[in-house]
Amino acid sequence: MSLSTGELDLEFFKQSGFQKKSCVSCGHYFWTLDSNRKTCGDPPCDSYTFIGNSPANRQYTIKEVRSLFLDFFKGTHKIIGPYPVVPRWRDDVLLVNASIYNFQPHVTSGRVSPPGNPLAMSQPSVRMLDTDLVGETGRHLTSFEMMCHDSFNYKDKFVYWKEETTKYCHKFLTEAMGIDPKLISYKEKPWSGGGNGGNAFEVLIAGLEVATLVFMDMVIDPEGTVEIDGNRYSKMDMMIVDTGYGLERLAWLSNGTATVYQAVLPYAIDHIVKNSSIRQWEPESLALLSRHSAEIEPFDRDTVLDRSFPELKNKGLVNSREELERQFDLAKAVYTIADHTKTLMILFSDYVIPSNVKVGYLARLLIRRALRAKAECSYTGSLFDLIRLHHHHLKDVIHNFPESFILEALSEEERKYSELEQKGESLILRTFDRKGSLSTEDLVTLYDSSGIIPETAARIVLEKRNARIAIPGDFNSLITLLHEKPEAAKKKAKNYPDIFTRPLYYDDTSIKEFNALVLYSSEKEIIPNQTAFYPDGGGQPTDLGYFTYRGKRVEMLGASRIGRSIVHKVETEIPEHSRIIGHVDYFRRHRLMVHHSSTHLLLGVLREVLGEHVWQSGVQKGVDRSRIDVTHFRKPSDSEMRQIEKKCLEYITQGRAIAVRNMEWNKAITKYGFRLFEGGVPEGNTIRVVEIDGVDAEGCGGTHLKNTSEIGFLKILKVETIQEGIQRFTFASGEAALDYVQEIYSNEQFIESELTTVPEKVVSSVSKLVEENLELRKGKEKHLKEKVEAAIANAQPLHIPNTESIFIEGSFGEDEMKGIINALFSLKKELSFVLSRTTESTELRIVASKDDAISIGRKLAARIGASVEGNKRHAQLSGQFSIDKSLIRAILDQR
RNA sequence: GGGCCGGUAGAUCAGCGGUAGAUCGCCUGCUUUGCAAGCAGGAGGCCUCGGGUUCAAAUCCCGACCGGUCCA
Repeated sequence: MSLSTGELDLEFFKQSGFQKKSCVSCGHYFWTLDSNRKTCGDPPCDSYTFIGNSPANRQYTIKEVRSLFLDFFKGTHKIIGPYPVVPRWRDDVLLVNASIYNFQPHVTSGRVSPPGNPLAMSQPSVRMLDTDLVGETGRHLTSFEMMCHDSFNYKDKFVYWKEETTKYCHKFLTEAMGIDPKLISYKEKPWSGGGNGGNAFEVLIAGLEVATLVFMDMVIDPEGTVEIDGNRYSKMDMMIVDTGYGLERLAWLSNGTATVYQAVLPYAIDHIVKNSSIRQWEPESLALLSRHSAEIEPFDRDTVLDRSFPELKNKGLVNSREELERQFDLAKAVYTIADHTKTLMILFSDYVIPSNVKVGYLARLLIRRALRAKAECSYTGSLFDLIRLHHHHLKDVIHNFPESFILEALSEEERKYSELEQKGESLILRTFDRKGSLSTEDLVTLYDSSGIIPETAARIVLEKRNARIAIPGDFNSLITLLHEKPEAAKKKAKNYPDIFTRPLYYDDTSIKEFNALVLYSSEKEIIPNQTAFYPDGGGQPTDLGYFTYRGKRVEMLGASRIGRSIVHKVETEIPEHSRIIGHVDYFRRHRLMVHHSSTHLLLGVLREVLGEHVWQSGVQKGVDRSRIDVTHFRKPSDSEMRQIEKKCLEYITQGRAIAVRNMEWNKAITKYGFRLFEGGVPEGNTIRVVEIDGVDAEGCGGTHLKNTSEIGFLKILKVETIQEGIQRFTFASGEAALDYVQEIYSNEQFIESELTTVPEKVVSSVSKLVEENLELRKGKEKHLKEKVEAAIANAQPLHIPNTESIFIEGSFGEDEMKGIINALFSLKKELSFVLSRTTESTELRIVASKDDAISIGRKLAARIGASVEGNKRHAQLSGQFSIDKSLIRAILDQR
């Protein structure tokens, strides 16, 4: 089944006089009011005709486009505020890439109701896929706002579908923006993404795609009958309208400027140009480049420049191809800084810490690219100035501006980057000097291992060594090739029946015993109708304990949640339909509860002491100790550590209430924000919120204490950086903390008695001991060296003809012998013998630089009855034998 | 999450199986002393840690830890 067989033949089109046509260039169907139109309107089938010729009723800034759109939908749709750009509610993507990401997968799967239906919003989005095209094509941005009006249709609740959606779109474009209806074409093009798919229109005006209208009614399914982009899909129960209007595209269209940058970032461009050494700034010449770049797919810089050059020269805008290239590079640098700092502002508002992994890496990439571009166009201001400027222009949609966090993140990154530059230069020169040039392989290694881009390597070699380095044209694909690898096969999960197990631990965390009925049993795994055993989840390990079944005790080895059921591993089989009694190991459970509540407390305190950028990134509770990983630049200082522990104690002694309540998803988010998801994302429409009064609130399915006073005491045992920008705190609380202190105390007592000292002097005694140890070791080394030198000095000549040979005799220890042999090797004597007689054994070593040690060794061994091993350069004879200088000489003389 | 590179004197690095090196910095003396410096001598190393191979490991192999970097 194909997707476009009349499914998009809308009544709206028929009534409004649209014609369905097939594009003469790409073959896709499209709808238009212009009877003369033959192409779909999408580049490269068409080119930009709006540059210098705006089709809109006036020029709009991005702020104006946003209010125009939201005001247009205000009466009919619920207006939703923007979501964070870092999607904490899902773990399959790093950044929000489109407005629909806000609702995947919880809303699109039907599990959670949408925050409004229908709804409209403008969602800041970040796309890093074509980062290197920013500033080149005139249309690429790393961040943009996607405006949408979405509806969610359920089996029992219909909102609106294709007809209304298209009508809304057409009305907005023609009435609100005043676009001539004849200029608009609707191109049929199926869409897929995030596991869903459906029919879609691309909305095109004057060569520019300004929106996509997606009618999502399919879900990915290997057995499905519909194919989109190589995957199979089948119909799903929900029908979702997902629209995406490019805010920046609409602003650009209405301004008709040469590039999107002039329409969207004029304030930033002005600022950069004013604060740099750029004298001449002629955006007009860029209009042509921009138009050509739309026609060339995929984009190729040289082709665009070649095609544009003759016309630009005729108009007197450039004199030479080289000048054009210089202008182009300069413009690119300016646009790059303007664009990247905007995206950084958005990322920083969500507390992204630049680092070497995940989303942090994307932030670092943007900072480094911006710093490079800054040097290229000699912009003298700071990145921070620009970031603040962006916020000033975007505060309607990006509310948070954590100034001190941004300053710290930037200064840290600038420091690291300049360090990299310095080290990079010396590494480049060392590599060059050693090899005499830099091969493609060297360039790849320099980039991959040290982050040095080939252009930098070439520049430095040219500057400092006056040599030219060739950069291969396919450098980027070489890097891509380096990282290609086959996908790992997914594990197949065991299938369990869909049985509901009622969790009793939520009703009352103090239940230690309960009755249950076994509903399923297989391979020492049972699913009961209800349980008080807490299963693995949210970093809290499973409860343990035992069941009694027919009066016998059966150990419970671990519980885990599978869908709606809780599967218990048991030591021996318990048949289905059995009545059992569960007994929870409450000692273990209580310690886990203490640690779980402590984790929430500590997280709240860390945020308070270190800053709002602290987010939980991982957690593992335990019986004796627990750990929590959080985002933070560096290891906290000693004084910060003390402050953290003190603050925890303060909240413990204050006896803060720990409340648990279930809240509807959207209400909970509105009240607490996305912080709720720090510990993971719940599956249903309700969120179980655990709140420590005035300290912390998290969505959490764990078992908790009722009051912080029950924690008693919390001690941090260790902090380590497990990854750049992520600190791991290991701590113990309650009884486990006491265990820890007691252990330290007994260790301390042991040390005192070993050192025969008193508590006040332990530290100084240890330092003294270490110092003494160092001196003893040095003395030993010196002594050994002297002995070796003495032995060598006492060497006697052997007087074997035609061979420079020596003989050393003594009683040498293992280390001494080793030293002597090494010395002989570096002296490069032709032939040396070392005879060592100790009370335990007799040993003869032969070291040869010219002769063959092992064959001499064999000859000697045969005569005196010793065992021999070794090689050409070194041989050793051992065993019970007697030999002396004259015997060696006598044997060797016979050669 | 995966790949690659690295960890040697206070700093930057060389050495890559045979008794630990250079440059800068530091200390002492001399010379010139306006400064920069010059000359002579000296101190400073658990060669990240733990296993293995070897007569012998900073060096080769395996593993940990730490740092850097690229990709998703």
